[in-house]
Amino acid sequence: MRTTLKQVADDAGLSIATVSRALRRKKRRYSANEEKIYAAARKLGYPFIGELNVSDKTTIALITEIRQGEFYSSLFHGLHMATRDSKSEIVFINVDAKNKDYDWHEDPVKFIINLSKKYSGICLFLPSLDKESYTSIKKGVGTYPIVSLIAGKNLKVDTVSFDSYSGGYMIAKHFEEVGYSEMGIITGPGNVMDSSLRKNGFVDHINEKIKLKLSWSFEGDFSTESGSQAFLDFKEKGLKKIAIFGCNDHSCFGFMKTANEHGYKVPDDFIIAGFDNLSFCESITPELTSISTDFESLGKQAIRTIENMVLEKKEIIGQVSMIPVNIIIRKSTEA
Amino acid sequence: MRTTLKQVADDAGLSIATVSRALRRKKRRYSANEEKIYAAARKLGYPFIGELNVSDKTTIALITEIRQGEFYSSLFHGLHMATRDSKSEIVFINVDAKNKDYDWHEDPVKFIINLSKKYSGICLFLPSLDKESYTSIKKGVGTYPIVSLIAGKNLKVDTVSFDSYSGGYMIAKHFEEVGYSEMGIITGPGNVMDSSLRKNGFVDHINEKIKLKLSWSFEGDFSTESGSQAFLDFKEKGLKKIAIFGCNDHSCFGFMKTANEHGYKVPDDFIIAGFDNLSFCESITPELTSISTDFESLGKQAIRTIENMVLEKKEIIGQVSMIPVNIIIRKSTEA
DNA sequence: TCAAAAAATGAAAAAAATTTGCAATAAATG
DNA sequence: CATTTATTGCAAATTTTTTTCATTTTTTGA
Repeated sequence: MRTTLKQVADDAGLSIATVSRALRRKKRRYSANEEKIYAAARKLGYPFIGELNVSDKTTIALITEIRQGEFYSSLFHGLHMATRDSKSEIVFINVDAKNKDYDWHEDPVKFIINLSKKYSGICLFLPSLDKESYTSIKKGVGTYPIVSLIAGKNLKVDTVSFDSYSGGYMIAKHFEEVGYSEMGIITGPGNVMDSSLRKNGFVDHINEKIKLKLSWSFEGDFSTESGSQAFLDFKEKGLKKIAIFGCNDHSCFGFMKTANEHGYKVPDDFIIAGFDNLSFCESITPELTSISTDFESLGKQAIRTIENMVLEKKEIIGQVSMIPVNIIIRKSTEA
Repeated sequence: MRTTLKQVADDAGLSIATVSRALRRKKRRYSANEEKIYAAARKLGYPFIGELNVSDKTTIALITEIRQGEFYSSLFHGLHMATRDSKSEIVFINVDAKNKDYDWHEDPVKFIINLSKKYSGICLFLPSLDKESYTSIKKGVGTYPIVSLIAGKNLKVDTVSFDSYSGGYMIAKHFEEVGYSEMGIITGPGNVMDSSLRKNGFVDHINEKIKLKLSWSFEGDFSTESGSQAFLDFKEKGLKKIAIFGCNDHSCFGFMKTANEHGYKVPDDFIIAGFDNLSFCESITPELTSISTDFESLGKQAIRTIENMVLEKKEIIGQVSMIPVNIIIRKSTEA
């Protein structure tokens, strides 16, 4: 079970004594035999000396699947920044949660549960992991500090996520304040909780006020292309002078670009607002009103939650923390 | 030096036997005492069992500083993708290279050298690490496989980077082919090698051809704001009908937006091309011609280089691999 | 509530792993 | 080519880990 010097020595074809000395030396020498020894030690998973970090910082693991897009950089950066004035440090670990035909060693549930040995707490951001897996992880891990950063994945795992519902709500309220009563929405993928929350917040505010009306809705998928398609639908329906909420910035970018190509003008023909406040919001003409999400706050709250769980050790099942979001009003929603 | 069960037992306030049993158990139980034991073990850096990954995959560490922006996601994603059909796997490690008043344990040079024990190879992407540190790392590490992903940081460390020079060259050539002879450039920060390469490629092609002329140059810093400032300078100089190369996409976005606000039209008043091929290039009107960089190719080449170094063990000082880039022609450079 | 069963724990013995002293061998140096 | 220096393996010495066994604590079920 445990990797010993003997195994390493056998693999390297040298004596135990030599291996012991090579591994215990402070300075590496990178000689042929030393390299052999290190290669064998790495292969067999021999625990390395010198690794010992006797810092009093607790280490939290952020477990994600690596994807493209500004979002992931923001998430990593936010969590990294959040550790600056906390007594925790963060480590990023990549997991392939989608790949279902894994062998034992690669089963993400077992893998994640096993990580609880090494780290003081775990942050999960795994959009493609199914609800059952979340339940299994929680079951396997008990009161161990674990937090999901995705809303609505599992009621049993504590969650820290952006208050997307309020974001949608704020957009509708803003539209009302600017003087619009007819509104439209480009939704995100139906199976993503966060997408539904954004939509519901928006729709609920409209329903609360008698004079507001949702006159157009298009089912998008968060992509720029679906934003373009949304515009074509919008044009076909002969709509004008309405306030449109794109459930993420990308769909707004697509919508605005295609609208522009068809000679539509903002704010003459419609006003529009997005969600995520990507850097490009300020580069597009007109600048896009959007909901800004503060990843450092998200990170701080996640870390705080984990630190509390470490201290208190009591099981508070399914606590949900909402990180407030802000509306950044720009020219795309000027009256 | 080495962490023992005795130390962990003392820290946890339990006997060695209990600690041994708790740590060696397959299933975690997350009981109060077990948690105490694991917390102590983590704190003291006791090597964990069950960690042993006897896979024949070699592990390569990508050492970066976490920053914001699409670039970092692309880098992580590219390297992750590159491992798919290789016999290596990649691990992301965060280092604060800028912070100069570190204590021994946090000295990035020593930290990185120490990582050579645990990993089979190291990829460095550390823009804020100075040249001397690169030299120290290389000196400390000898023939150990290490690769920098930043051009021109140090001649002694092998480098894999995008062929930025050719990228700049391709833009100038494209401008010529579209029929422009007067050209302009918004440069990036002067102290960044990659920025100079982009510029030199562009300028060199202009100088090679008698009828081409560089009639405007603006010192930017890769930011959107500097792009806006560039436009104001451009306008003040009364320039029109020239082909502009923004050394990165962001400066183009700023330039185009401000130009648009001042009533300038593309391609009537100028044509423009950028570098990086960010996803927003397709969202802006007109769509921005740009140089696309394939991060998966970069990753594959970096991994291949490291794998070769592992096998051959011979020191090829300062080998530089250039990853070809492509020009993606879009509407911003139509004749 | 209480007795029986099950689980957890520590001391010490046993087993296993690591380090070190020493001699032999190999490599480097002048 | 002799001398010095470094590397290596064997085996003894030391340290660490595991296991056995007795005791205590907790859980379970009547």
